[in-house]
Amino acid sequence: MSARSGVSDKKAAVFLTLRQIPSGRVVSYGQLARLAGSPGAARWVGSILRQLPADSTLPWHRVVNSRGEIALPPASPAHLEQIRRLTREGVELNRGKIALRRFFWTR
DNA sequence: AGCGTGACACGAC
DNA sequence: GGTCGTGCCACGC
Repeated sequence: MSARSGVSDKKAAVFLTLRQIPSGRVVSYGQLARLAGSPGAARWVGSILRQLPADSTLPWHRVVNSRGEIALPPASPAHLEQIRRLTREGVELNRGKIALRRFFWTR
């Protein structure tokens, strides 16, 4: 926990990292976990995104699974919203998948 | 201090 | 290219 925020440092790192993902690109849960300093914690990343407040300014919609699929329950409001946001950024889904070249890579 | 849990990852078949 | 099993990490009870 960081003393004042009440948010763990690891979680804060995930938020900071996610905020740096540019529009038009996506990251997998595993990538995000690794980039944020918690390699292997992909599932955990999903759990914290799930708890994001509805008014969050974080680009949560840029996070998909390693196969380029939206992980949220199909046809759920959030799922549709994610597709809407991605589409608005020029990211399209073909048969439910986002092209691998859309992933954000560091190097 | 355990134990179950999950918007995952990945290798086998 | 599906489906299934196993591994993993941080979190909450």
